[in-house]
Amino acid sequence: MHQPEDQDLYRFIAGESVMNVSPYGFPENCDFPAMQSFCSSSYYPLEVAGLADTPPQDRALAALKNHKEAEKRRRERINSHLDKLRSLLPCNSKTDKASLLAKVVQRVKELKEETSEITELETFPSETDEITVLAGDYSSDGRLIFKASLCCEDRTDLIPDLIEILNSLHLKTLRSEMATLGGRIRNVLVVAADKDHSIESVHFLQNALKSLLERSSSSDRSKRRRILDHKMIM
Amino acid sequence: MHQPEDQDLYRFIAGESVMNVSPYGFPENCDFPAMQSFCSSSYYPLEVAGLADTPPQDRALAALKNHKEAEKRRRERINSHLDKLRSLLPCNSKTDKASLLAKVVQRVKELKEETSEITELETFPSETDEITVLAGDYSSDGRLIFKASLCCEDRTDLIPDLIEILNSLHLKTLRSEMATLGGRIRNVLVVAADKDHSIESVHFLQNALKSLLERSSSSDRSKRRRILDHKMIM
DNA sequence: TACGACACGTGATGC
DNA sequence: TGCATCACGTGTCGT
Repeated sequence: MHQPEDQDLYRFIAGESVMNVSPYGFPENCDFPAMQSFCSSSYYPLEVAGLADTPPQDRALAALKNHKEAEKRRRERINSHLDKLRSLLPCNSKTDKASLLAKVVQRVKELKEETSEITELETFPSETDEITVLAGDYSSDGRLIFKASLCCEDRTDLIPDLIEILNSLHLKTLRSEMATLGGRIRNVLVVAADKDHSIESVHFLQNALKSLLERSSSSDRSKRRRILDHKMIM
Repeated sequence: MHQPEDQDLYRFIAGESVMNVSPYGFPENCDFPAMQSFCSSSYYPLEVAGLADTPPQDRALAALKNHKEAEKRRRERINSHLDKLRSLLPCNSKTDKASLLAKVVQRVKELKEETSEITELETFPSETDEITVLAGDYSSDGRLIFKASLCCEDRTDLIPDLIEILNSLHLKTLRSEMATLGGRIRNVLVVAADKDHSIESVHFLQNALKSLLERSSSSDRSKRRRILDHKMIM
């Protein structure tokens, strides 16, 4: 039932033990399965003589050790991610992997659904200043697509300012709708974020639009308005 | 190097092969490690005679088979969830487990951050009717906490109606703020959803508030108002 | 060859 | 006891 610890094997390889060794430098008929496998493999002992400094059994065993350790690291990597997820979701640390992943799937799916439900934005200009940034889905090439809506008093340099903001944030405008009414304007944009800065882009755009709107508000003729809404919707 | 397939072992157990069997009904010194383990274990062959109908070796091997199959099912369950996640996230089907989980962690973390950033709701009554339902975080006991904001013309039976809605949806009100100004009222609620109906509750509340607001709008003295905003924020 | 990712079967552990 | 979950070491495949 019991097999010798691999540790013992590694110690043996390291030269800490030289007992019971064969002329090839390791025990024949030993208890290590890996060793047995190797000894019965086709190229042993045929090539042993040619590799005195790195005997094939040592190399094979070193490879096995590497393999085992790499696999352990891989497991640890995966499990650490799972632990992170456990801490992010409503579940204790003893939730089993499958249930945890089920929760994760459900959560991600929910969020995907709900964000995609928020599709239509009012294009009609309202009486109050408004900024809405709606983070939506990822496109097939991994870029985050989101909608932005800006409603404020119209002014000549508003659109150029807006375009400058979009350019500086490396946002690609996929679609833009605009409506004006009684001196007020609403602009609805569908933009794609940079691949590596999806989420930051959302915040940056949010802030840029905010300051754009405040710039307009500070002009004398728009003192009467007040900012109703700053929202980041996800 | 090669070991006989376990399938062979199962076929043997099933009686498809009766060659090379010992008086105990199975081969001594066979090539099946499990069999070897069992044979060398302490309670064999002492108890063999007492269990003629279900020989311990059969039971042990059946258990082993069960175990193996259960483990396979477990793996499949986990992997199917991982596949679902692969289809939900921007990545191809060949993304390895660790990277996939890293993406998932990032995504869930992002969404958690951004939803929790939307914490403060304007309590000041606005001139326009508004409904906002903000799905937030999960509480430690797994209930979804969210904020709801309702702004409309005040009327005597508004609050009773609101309470009735909350009760019928089994929403527990954790906190409520209210402000009135010039006949208008804004009510901000922090509520906890039912554990099993988190997301549905959000939608139900959304709709209930909407109809509540429309009921108010249809009253003659509030004809002048219009509904500006119906938003579900996630 | 060597390394990385995966599925597999198994022993251990906890209910 | 049986059943479920886990970590582990290994064989194997692809690059």
